[in-house]
Amino acid sequence: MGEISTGPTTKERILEDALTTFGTRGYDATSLDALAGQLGIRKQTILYHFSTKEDLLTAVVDRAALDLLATIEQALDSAGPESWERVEALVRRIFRLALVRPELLGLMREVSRPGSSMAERLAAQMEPLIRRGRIFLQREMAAGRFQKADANYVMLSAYSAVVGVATEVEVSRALGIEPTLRSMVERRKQILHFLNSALLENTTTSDS
Amino acid sequence: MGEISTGPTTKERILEDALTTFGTRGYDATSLDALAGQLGIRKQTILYHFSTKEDLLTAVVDRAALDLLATIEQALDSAGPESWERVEALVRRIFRLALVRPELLGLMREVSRPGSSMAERLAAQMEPLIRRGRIFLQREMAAGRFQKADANYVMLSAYSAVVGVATEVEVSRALGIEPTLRSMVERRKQILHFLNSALLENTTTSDS
DNA sequence: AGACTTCTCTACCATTTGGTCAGTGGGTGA
DNA sequence: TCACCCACTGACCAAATGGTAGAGAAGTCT
Repeated sequence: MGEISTGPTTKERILEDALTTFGTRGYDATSLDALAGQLGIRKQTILYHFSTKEDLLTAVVDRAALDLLATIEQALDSAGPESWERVEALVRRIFRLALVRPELLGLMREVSRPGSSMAERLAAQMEPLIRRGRIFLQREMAAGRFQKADANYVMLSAYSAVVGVATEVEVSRALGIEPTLRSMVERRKQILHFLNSALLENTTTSDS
Repeated sequence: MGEISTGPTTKERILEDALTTFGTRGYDATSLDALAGQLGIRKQTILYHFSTKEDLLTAVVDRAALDLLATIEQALDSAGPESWERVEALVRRIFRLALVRPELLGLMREVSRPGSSMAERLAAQMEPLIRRGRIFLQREMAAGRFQKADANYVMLSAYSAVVGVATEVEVSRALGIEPTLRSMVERRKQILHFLNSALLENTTTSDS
């Protein structure tokens, strides 16, 4: 495999571009021809690397899952051991992701359409992370550092809130909130506040 | 127009079915042939009533907006004058909608993809409602009945939370939350709690 | 050099897609 | 009865779609 200083592989480029396009325009709305066009290659080259379009999608989903996991892992590694601090680091990191690669979160939404077969696959890949989050929350709750609640619901709320930010640009606009950096920061502040009060209600808050 | 006891018009049936299918499987994933097949008619009949597929989509969006407006209007009309009571009635009504016609909220999500031309149209139709909501919130805030905050952000959070419920079934499942009635009630309770604390923080709460 | 592998392309193909056209039949008003 | 309109359909069509087959270029190993 001579990939020394050759820049990104064609396969890599296809994957990257497909992720972006699937995540923004959607899977069904993206033809292989269009994809190839953007990349300056022929459709057959795509089909050489990924034998069907659905195959490409699964590869894209796998990659997205990997990226997401890596991002989160990174956030948690760089955060201190304090419970709330870890939650905050996670949210901040994902907001950064939403700013820098919104298509990744868009893909999550695209793929988690009810009944989608990709949803299952994605879920399977995220399972370790989910379990880790659940265990973390439950431990903190048991130790009295977080308020007692159903960890699954807490995570669902957080997910829905965060993905909504990246994903509901048009709704924001309709509500008079332009997708500027400032508004993103504001949203992040709100979500952190929400999580803070959901988790710490009757404890010392670390906010403002 | 003699529509006496003839049951729903063909046009009506097309609209209804298209709304459901677009809202669940998505616009691009739905062919006119498939749509016609479900209805037991020929594709040409659809194109007779709606001259292009995009035309059908706009009609569907218009109808969805109308239904949504009607639902909300109804909730507000049946609610008392007390501020929090009105918010609660609204949320409850939309949750019922999410249960009974999830495809309607699914369509919202489908259509509000960033850059979608339908997003604009939908926004325009929802504008009066949005303004009404904003004015309501601002008035209540000014009167000290609600905590002071940016009304737009409050509405965005509420929207994102509620639509997420109807829409993120697969994510819920991945988190171990099956889409049962009980789980929906639980989610509703949480969202109401969230809104309550966002709006009433330092006031008498009406919750439990 | 020659065989082999890897990658990309040109040339096709069957099917599906959104859409047109020219009807057909049934009802309605003059 | 005749003209007219409405709702609907069968027969097509051009373009686009996902996918196949095979060849050529370039490198690698022997």
